[in-house]
Amino acid sequence: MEYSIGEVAERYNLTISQLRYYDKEGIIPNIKRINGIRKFSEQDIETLFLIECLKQTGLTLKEIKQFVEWTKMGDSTIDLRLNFFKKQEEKVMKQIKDLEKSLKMIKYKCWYYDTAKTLGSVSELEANKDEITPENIKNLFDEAHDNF
Amino acid sequence: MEYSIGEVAERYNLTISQLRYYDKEGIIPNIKRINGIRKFSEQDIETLFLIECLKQTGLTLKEIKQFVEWTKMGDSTIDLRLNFFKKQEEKVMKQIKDLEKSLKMIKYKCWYYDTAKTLGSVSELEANKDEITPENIKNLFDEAHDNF
DNA sequence: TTACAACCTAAACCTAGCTTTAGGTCAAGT
DNA sequence: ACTTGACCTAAAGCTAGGTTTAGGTTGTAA
Repeated sequence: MEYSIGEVAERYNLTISQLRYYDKEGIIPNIKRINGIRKFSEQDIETLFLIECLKQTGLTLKEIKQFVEWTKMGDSTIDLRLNFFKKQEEKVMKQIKDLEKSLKMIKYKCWYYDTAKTLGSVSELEANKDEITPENIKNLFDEAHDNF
Repeated sequence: MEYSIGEVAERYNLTISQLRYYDKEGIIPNIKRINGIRKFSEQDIETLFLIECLKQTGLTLKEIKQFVEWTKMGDSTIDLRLNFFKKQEEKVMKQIKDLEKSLKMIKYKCWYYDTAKTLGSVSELEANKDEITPENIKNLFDEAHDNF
């Protein structure tokens, strides 16, 4: 199957100009055209999916393009590509850990403002925070601050 | 204790200009000054820590500033602040799930290029990918594509 | 008391990743 | 035949989150 730029944008929650931009930047290789009009193949869509994954993990379009270039260059770059993903694997695992830490801080703050709400004021809570705060909530706070 | 901008930057891996920028944008409230020179308190550093958490979860400085403004406004904004963190909690849980999906894709690619390396070429792998690919690796690929 | 590092401001500059604008092509339905 | 909607390009414009630059002040150690 072939898809128009509008269909792809709609289906995958991208804008048309974003897709054109990616194409212009050389990130989606060799999109077929008929009379100048782009026809996206299943393969192009799989590439787009990978781009979205990599973007989500914080890679820039430039870095993603580098990978795409390596793919075009053939088997001599297999090692570079393997390395690219190995490094990215590390980075993403760290990102998840960091997000989990931030999540603890956020959960602590949820408890904090929930309690302040019940008590009617922040100062009321601050006044005897130490006695009021349950152990598990204290732990959230402390674990969020690890290595800071 | 009080800290100079240089000490804070060094200790928390920020640049001096970043800190001045945050200050200018009103994100770190009421930093004390002596002869025009900033003196960061423990409280300021706790605020910085929270800013870093929130930035990491994708909030813009503008949104973070909004929260800081609410804090300055006192108890009438407790509800807004509680809501802010509740929403952010949801978002971060989604982010972690998404990253875990991307991680599956990356792990799949690690396997892919590792195998291509062993076989000596990508086409060799592609030729009989279905027989070669172990079940657990297929699952990585499929789970990464969920809802796409 | 002078030199030097660390601080200060304002304003210009920068990059990524788009979006918007202006002007044009093309295919389908009426 | 003509209008409409989906496509096209090139180029200018925009925003966030800083950095850099230029010129000036402060504090401390020799």
